[in-house]
Amino acid sequence: MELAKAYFHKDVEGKWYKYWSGLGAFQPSGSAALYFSIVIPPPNVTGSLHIGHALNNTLQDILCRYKRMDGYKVLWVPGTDHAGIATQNVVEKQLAEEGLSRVQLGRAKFVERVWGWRKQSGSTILRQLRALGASCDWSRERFTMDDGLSLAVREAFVRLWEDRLLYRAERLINWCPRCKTALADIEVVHEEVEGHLWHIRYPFADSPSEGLTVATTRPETMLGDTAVAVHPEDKRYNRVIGKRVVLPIVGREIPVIGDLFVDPAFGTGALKITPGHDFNDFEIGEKYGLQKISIFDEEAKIRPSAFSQDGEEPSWLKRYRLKDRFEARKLIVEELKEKGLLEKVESYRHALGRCYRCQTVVEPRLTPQWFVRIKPLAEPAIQAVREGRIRIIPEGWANSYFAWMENIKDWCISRQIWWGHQIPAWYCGKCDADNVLETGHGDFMLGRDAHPVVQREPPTRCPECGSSEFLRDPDVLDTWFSSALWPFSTLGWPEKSEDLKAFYPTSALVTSFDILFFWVARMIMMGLKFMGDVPFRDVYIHALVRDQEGQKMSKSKGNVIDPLEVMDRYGTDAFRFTLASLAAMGRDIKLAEERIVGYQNFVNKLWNASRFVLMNLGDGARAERLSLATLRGEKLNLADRWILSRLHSTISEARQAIDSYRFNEFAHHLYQFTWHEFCDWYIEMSKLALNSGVEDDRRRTEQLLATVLENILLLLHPLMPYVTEEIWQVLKPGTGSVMTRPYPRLNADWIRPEAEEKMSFLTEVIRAIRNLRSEMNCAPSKEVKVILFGPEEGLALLGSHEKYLRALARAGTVNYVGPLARGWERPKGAATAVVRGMEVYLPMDETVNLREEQARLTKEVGKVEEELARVQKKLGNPEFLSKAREEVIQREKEKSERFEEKMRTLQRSLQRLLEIQ
RNA sequence: GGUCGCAUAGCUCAGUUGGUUAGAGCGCUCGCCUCACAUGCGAGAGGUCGCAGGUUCAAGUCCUGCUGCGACCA
Repeated sequence: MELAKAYFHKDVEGKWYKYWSGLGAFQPSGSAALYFSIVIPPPNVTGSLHIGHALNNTLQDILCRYKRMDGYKVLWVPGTDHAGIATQNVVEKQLAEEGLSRVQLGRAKFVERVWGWRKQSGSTILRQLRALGASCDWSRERFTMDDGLSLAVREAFVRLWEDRLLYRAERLINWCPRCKTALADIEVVHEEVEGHLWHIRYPFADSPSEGLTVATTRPETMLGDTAVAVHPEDKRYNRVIGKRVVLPIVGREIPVIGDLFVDPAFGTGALKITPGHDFNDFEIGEKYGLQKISIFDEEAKIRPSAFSQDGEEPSWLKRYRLKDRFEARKLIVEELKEKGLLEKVESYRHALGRCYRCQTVVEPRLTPQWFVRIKPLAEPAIQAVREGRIRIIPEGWANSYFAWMENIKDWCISRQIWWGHQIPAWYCGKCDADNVLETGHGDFMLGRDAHPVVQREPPTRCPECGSSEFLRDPDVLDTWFSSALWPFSTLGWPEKSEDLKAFYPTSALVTSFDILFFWVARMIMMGLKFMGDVPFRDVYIHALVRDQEGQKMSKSKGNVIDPLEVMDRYGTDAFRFTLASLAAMGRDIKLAEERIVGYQNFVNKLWNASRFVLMNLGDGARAERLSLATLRGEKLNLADRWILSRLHSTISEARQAIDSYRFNEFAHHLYQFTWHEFCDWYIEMSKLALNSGVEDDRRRTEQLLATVLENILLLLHPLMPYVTEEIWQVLKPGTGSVMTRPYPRLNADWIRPEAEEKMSFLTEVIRAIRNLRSEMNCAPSKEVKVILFGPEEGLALLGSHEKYLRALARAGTVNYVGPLARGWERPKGAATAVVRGMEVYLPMDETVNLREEQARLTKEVGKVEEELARVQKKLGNPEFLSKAREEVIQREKEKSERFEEKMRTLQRSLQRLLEIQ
């Protein structure tokens, strides 16, 4: 059977994925004692495959396929994340198109609707992973909201509660007014913006003609001010500490306090304190027992009840009630202007926090929330990395990990949304009746003093009053809470499952640095807490994929490369190979489409090399079981010994690379060997043996071609699963899938330095001749006469391989002149090169331009001169001679001799050229 | 503001512990449809390794400072 003239990926890929799947090759099998497991970083169920996923999963697949072939029992667990806020947003948007809101629908119906959505389109991304060739065990696919994982979440929550690592408290938290929920600190993205600094005058209560001027970036929050602070040693202000100022507009009297926190150099040196809406101010508020006023509602609109007294609203409020915070800002500034209290407005750059999901500016807001007491969990997690029980690769990221973990703050895990794991806490309908508060949007919340009952199953009877009426906490958990359990919840925890025993701790986690804190750190903490062991041994952190200008890819910039389109156009194998070869450690990946084209060519090259081999494979060779073992008894020629030596060096280098996560080197070694050693040299040389008419030579060469190709396919399979399988099935029919074959192992017996040395001399001479031909504009079809002058040993080697000089350098007659030849003179007017002491002459006829050769030689002489000078300078340095290692000195001496000799030869040739002109 | 990283050919990047003439891919130039492949073959040009010091017999590689860029944290 023969292959088509070019490789068409479209005819191939789907077929083999089905084939592997049908074989059950993605499931762990065999009785090997070695286990290798990876859990996928679960993509959002709402997501579709982007280039980052493609990279992430390609690398995982390379590892899994490699380990599987290498005899490990491999498990790669796939699945998705329920992505609370993101998913809720998607479904709410759909509802909005129908003119509905989730509140109209009600919680139960809404959640049902989300499940419906998930069933219908929730696994898009997993289908796309299949196209990428991902060899996940789909029979173990998990979802963070499925029954097993929900059970794990409840179990984890209850145990944390029982161990007093959970608490519920009213704190200032980051609130997204669009998502209407609390966010964890790291879910807020800080961004520098051009803003203003407003200088506002707060008159003294006792002498309104005087006052303090505060500077703020958020004038609207003044409605909630409960103090003004100055630095106690600030001479401008320390006399007024203890006095009271009147809050403009509101008319409330508030104290002036002195605190070291204030930076006298910033703004006016007087700081307005709004404990209800600023984290720093909150701290100061706590310290001085200041009132904390929550001036905004859950949509960040001015909340009238914050200012009402006995149900009555003050008259100033009319202008502001239910105004959005940015609208309120304008109005406040206007009113201050009217009152003559706005003294100055300056431009000012400052940081603004936005919701990482919807970009809305977050509002610090005082609300009761659930928190994980994180320090006790963080400490062992820091230790695990310090002690090397977990390796972070590249190591540099460990620093970030430590820095974050050592300054970690309690983790706010409650979210005021409906899609997610509802918190397993209940409140007595009677005892806590007063703590049930309306949110004003068809929902309710529990006040800060409510008494939660936390347990695995709903309670039946209140221990206080005996009531059987209970309300469940309406909040759901941060999605990352369930993701944190992923490495063991997916394997069956809290049950003591077989999978858990076999595959935990997992071998490696492959991810990008942007979720190092969100996810990796939390998995380590939870793994140690609940499993008593690390969740993974290695964390391999790969780069972010950017566009060719180094910009982050985003839809709005229009610079996204869609992996599916790329795979369609260039083939999955070319794409995967590209990603792997760009995945150098510790660097971002700038991806340009041209790169993929280059590797598509490589796929085609492999394809055509295979065609060549298959076309030449006689029935005999094909029937024979091809393996290195059968070659042992054969008389191998130089090229044979060389290619086997190179093959085994490549096996060794490739393995070292992949074993240390150097994917780019892995790809590079295999590319280099396949194209520039096997194709460029071995195949070309094999043609002579194949056509020699000597049956033994032909048969042996066929075997070698087939064997080396077989190894190339095996070596490349983790990178390029499809094309390797397609070729394998033709080359080795009836042997099953390439993905189930053992990965090539180094056999040091085949490494032959002698053959590599000779071969490199031979190819260098061939290249030298080609070079001279090309420089002299000698037509490729024209044979040239070659004269070789040099040591006998070199001449003998070249002489016995003259057929290669003829075929690969188009040499016609070749004359060999030994050092003892009498009466021989170097040719006048010949193109000259020197290869390791072997002088190569191409006598020139009238067609050759003497001047060109003269120019070329002059340049060459210049180069050698430079090098020679450098080496001689070194050798002339007594310190070098006394301090450098002996082998280094020896090397320099040899180099010096070589250059000198080369120099003499080239100069002599140059001289002769001049003579005949 | 704090911390970390990066700077090597026109472009994108390798360069593991200091030691042959610093490499690759793409692009470029020249010549070839040579019976596996023009998605190819052969040859070539192109680098004071960001700048300035220092350590060393020896620095792209180690140290310090500077400049520029980036990321993370605040």
